[in-house]
Amino acid sequence: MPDTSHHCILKVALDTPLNAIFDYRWPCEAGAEPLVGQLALLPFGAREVVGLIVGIAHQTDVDPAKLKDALAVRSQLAPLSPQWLALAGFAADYYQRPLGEVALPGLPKNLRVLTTVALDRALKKLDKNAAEHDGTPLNVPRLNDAQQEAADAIGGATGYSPTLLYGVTGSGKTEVYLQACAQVLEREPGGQILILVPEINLTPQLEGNIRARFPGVMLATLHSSLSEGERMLHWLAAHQGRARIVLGTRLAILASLPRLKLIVIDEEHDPSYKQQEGLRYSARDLAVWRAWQLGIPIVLGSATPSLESWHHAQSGRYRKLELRERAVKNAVLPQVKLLDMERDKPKDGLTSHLVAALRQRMDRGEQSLLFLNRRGYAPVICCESCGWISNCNRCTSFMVLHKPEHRLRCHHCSLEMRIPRHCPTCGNVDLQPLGRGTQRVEEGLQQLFPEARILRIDADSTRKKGSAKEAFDTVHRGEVDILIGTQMVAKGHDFKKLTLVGILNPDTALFSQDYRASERLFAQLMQVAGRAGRAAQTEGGSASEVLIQTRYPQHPLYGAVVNHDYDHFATALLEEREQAALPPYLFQALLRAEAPELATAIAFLEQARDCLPHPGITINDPIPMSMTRVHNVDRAQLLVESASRPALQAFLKYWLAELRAIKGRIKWSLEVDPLDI
DNA sequence: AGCACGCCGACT
DNA sequence: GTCGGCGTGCTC
Repeated sequence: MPDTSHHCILKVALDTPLNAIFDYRWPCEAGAEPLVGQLALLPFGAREVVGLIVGIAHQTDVDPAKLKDALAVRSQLAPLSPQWLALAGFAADYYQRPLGEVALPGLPKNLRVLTTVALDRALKKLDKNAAEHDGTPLNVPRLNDAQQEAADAIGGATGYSPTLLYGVTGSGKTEVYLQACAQVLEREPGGQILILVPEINLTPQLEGNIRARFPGVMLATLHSSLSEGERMLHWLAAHQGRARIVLGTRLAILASLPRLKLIVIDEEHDPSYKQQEGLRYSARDLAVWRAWQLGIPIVLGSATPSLESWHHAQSGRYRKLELRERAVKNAVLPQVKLLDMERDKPKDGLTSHLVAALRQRMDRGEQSLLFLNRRGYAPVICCESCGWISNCNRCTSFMVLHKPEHRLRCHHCSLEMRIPRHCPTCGNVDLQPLGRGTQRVEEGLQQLFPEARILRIDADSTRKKGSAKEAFDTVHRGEVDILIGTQMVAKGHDFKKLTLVGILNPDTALFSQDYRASERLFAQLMQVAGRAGRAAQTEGGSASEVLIQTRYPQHPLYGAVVNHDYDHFATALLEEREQAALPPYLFQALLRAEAPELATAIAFLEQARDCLPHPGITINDPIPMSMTRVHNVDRAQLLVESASRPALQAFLKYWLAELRAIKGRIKWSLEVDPLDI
C-alpha cells in the first residue's frame, strides 16, 4: 500500500482515442481535494494536456512507477455539473467513444490550453458586463388561436414533456417558440433556455428577433464561426448561468447550462443536426436525452418532421401540436403544380410553362427563384466519338465543368485541371457538356431574358467571406428579378417579393438507393416551396406558385407535395419502413474501413464480421461504399442491425473491444444511427 | 491521436 | 558525417 496520506488520486478523462480513464497523484490534505468536474493540467507522455476530473480516489491499481503528479487544477472555473458529466457520459457510451473524446472537445479550446490567460480575461470581462439592462420588448405580434394554444402548451409544460410542433412553412413556429420562451423566463427565475437551429448563418434574423424581444436578458450564441475569444466568453456566460438564452448549432447541445429549463429544436428534421465526422452524434437525439435527464420540456419544430419524430408522435411518446395556417393574414400556401417534361420538352433546362411563368413575374416586377441542387456548369463532359468522360482519377466520380473558370473540378477531392482542348483518348476536339448545373441555367436565362437582373447563389458564387450575405441582401432589396441557386437558397430566408419558385431537376432522388432520399426530397421541396408567398398577397399581384419540372408527374411523392400533405406521405413512408424492417423500426450501426486498396478494407471488415454471433444482431456482408474511391482511398462498409437498441448497444461494446485487438494499420470508424448508408 | 525513438538513404 | 523518411510502441 503506497502512502497516500498527503495525496489523492485524480481520475481523469483525456482527449485521446485510448479507451481509458487515467490516474494522477495530486498533493492535498484530506478534505481539500479538488472537485469532480474541474479541469486539471497533466503531463501525458511527452506533452502536457488538459483533462477533466471525473473521480477522486485515495488509491490506485496503476504501477507507482508510472503514476505521475498532476501539474495544476483549474480552480477559478466552477466545476462542470454532475448532469453535464452524465450527458457527456451518455453520449460517449451511446456513440461508443472514450469519455474524454466527447467531453473535452465540447469545451472551448481556450480552456484546454496550458495557460489560463484567456480564461482569466474572459472571467474579468464577464464580471464587468454583469449589469443587465431593462427594456420593453417591441412589436410582440398577436398569435392566432393555434399559435397561442401551442405557445401556452409549451410554455406551461413542466417535467419531461417532448412536443412535436408540426407547422407548415410560414405558420409562425418561431413566434410560438418566442412566446413560450417568454413564459418560461417569466416563471423560472434564473432559468435558461437552449434554442438549436441547423445553421446560424442561415437564420441571422432569429438572433436579432430574440434580442429585440428579450432586451433585459443575456443571449449567448454558440456556433462554429465564432472566434475562440467569443466562444470562450459565450460558453462561460452559459456555464455561469448568466446567459439565459443560448442560441446555437448542433455543437451547442454540449454547452454547460446549469439552470436549463427548456430546449427548442427548430427544423428538427434537418440533417445538419447530425455531425458527419469525428464523434458522429445527433444533436437532436442528445437534446431529447438531456431534456429527459433534467425533467424539462423540449420542442421539436418542423414542417416536415423526421420519420423518427413522426413515429414518436404517432405512438404517443411525443405530444403533437399542429399549425395548419400561415401566420401572416392573407398569405396563403403557394399553389404547387407539376410540369410534365415529357409533354413540354425543356429547352435549356426550362419548360415553356416555366418560361412563361418567369416572364409573367418579370412583367409584374415580382421575383422568381429557380432551384437546382447542382452547382457548376455541367456535371460531366464527354467525347461523342469515343465515349470518353471526365472521370476524376482520384475518386469514383466525375470532374465537373466550371465554365467561368475554364476548369474541370472534382467536388470530392477538389482536384482541378484545365478543360482539355481535345479528347485525351481519341483527339476529338468536340467535347460536349452533359447535363446542367446552376452556371449553365444562368447562361440560358441570360439569353432568354437579356433585360432581367439574374443572380446565382451557390457555393461557387459565395466563396468569399461575407459574399453570401451581400448576395442575399441584394435579393431582399429587390434588385434581383430571377434568383438561381442550390440548397443554399432553400433555407430560412423570407423573400417578400418572391411569388414563383421553379424546381428544375428533382427526379434523381426518386430512385436513389438511399431509402431516406424521398423523405429528404420531400423536406427539401417543401422548404424551397416555402420561400414563396410568405408576405400577404397583394391586390393585383400574382398568386404564389411553385412549379416542379418532372418526368414522373404521377409519382405519389409529388402528389403529396401538390396537396401540401405531409401527414399521409409520412404515414405511408412509415408503413413502408415497418414492412421493410428499416429505421425507425430497426436500429443500425455502420462500420467503415478505408485503405489504399479496396481488398484491404474488405478483408478487415470480413474479419470484423466473423466475430462471435450474437442473438438478435444481424451483421451484413461488407460492401464497397457507393462512392468507393475518394482522394485515392478506397472505402467499404459493414452494416449491423438489430430490432433492439439495448441489444445493439451491448453488442457494439463487445465488438469494439474485438476490433481494437485486430492488428494492421487500417483506418476504421464506427457510426451509430447512420444517416447515409 | 500525438510524440519519441530508431534505423536506413541522399545531401551540405 | 547529419537531416529526415515513416514503422512501431507508449501514453496514468
